[in-house]
Amino acid sequence: MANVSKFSPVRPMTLSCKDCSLAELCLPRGLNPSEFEQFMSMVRQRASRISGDILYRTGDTFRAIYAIKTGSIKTLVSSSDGEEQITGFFMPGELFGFDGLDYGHSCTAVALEPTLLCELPVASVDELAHQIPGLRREIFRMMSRKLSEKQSMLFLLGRRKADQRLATFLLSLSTRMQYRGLSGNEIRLSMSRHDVANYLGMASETVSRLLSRLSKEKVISVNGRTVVIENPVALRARVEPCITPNAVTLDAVSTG
Amino acid sequence: MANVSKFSPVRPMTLSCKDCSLAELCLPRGLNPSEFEQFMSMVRQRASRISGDILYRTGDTFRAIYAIKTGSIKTLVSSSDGEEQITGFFMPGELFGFDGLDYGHSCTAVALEPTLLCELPVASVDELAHQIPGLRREIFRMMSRKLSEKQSMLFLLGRRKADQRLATFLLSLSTRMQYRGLSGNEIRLSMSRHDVANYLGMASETVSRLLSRLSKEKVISVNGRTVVIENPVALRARVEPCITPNAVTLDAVSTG
DNA sequence: CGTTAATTTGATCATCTTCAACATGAGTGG
DNA sequence: CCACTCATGTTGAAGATGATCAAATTAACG
Repeated sequence: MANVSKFSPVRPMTLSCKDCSLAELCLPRGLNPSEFEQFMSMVRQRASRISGDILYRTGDTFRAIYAIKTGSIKTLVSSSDGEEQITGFFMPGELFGFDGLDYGHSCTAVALEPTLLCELPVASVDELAHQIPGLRREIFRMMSRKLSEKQSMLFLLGRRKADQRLATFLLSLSTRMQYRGLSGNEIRLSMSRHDVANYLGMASETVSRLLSRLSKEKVISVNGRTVVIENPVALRARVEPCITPNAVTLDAVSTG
Repeated sequence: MANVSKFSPVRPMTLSCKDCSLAELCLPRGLNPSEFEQFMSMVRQRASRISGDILYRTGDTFRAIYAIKTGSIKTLVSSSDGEEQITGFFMPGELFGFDGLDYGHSCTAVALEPTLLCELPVASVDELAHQIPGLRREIFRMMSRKLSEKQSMLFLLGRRKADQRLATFLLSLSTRMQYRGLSGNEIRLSMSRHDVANYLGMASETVSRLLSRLSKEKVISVNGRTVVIENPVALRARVEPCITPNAVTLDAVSTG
């Protein structure tokens, strides 16, 4: 067995929703004060102290929806011949676990570093979805968004070359950091090159090479797991090489 | 513009839920008679007479959840440089449209042939999700399942070779036909080779070649868009070539 | 500091794409 | 009904992308 260590409950809670800086990005956004109070009373916390801890496995009964407070998580699906595909990385403020509502979880969730999670237990999901229409809609919206994100990933894996995939990945991480108020230019990767490669459907050697190349071309600078985006425009131009260069040129002309 | 034709409302309904042979696979399964009645009263129908009709486009406001009565639908996402990725094929009894609940649809839905749809309008989704807890849970479950299916597709695109992808695709179609009571051995593809290839992240020439090869090897027989699975065991063996051959061998030995 | 894991880099190889030519087939108008 | 046309599908050959294998380098950690 690779890892039998598990996430443990945290009591008392490290930080309530009321004082959480991520609350605006989280499930209870848009709730009125009394609804928010009700929501808050049902949230629990759970933490892992080390990287590699498993939160749930494929087939496990659905117990809760999770939000990341600090740290990060990867989810992966695996086949009977032992191959694995990482299907998501989750950072602070992001929600996951929605795949478990049908017949238990269809993926495994693993900590990439020491991680603190908030969870809304399944019974509470059901109860609150019934009692608070705004929250029910928010859950629908969130699941819908997850579906859309997966579709974007299908596009990325199905139609894009390796260099475009990596550029898209870096920009996605950057955007998500900006979304929670950070600059997004300096990215600390919490996952290995192997994980990045797996997520993007390529070999880890390819990730290494592409990072080196982007680095040589002054688009990014790489220092271990820290990536700095030196030239965001150039990086974005990698994503859609067929049209973006023109757009950039035109832009440069019109503003020049 | 490729196609401006649209799906049109069908009134009176061709067939009510009460008499629909697919009702057991559909959203209202598990509802009690009065709930079923309430559900049924809110369902509308919509039809396209030709292939290529567009039901909704990326960015369109979410108007309804759809179920296929007859015919088939593909959904696709596209990028600003005109590339497209098909993200799903839907057959009779299957539900789709759940990607639209966040900020409108994130994909485009196109008829692959003359198609009759049932739809549950957005207002009804909200109302019924509130009034019928069983239906709310069913919608949650269905969205969760969609998420799981997308994860399986990510695995397929990220970790599998072209021949494994195609074999998986054929088996998936077969399984889905069996699910609605058909034998599943004779598959009428409603989509072009190009669409199959796009869905599986490869070139249409590759699909042609792989079908020819499987045909030459007597695993399937191909006649235009009709594919007959001649040797299901062999086809399944293609999906996980690393381990399945052994399992098959052992099986043959033990039953021999 | 030694030991192991992670990463980088180089060289070769397989898979699959692309380009091109040809075949098939459905639909159309003569 | 048949020739024609356009869309779709098949097959071959060449080339590109990225995987795999192997070795060297760096980083992480007790």
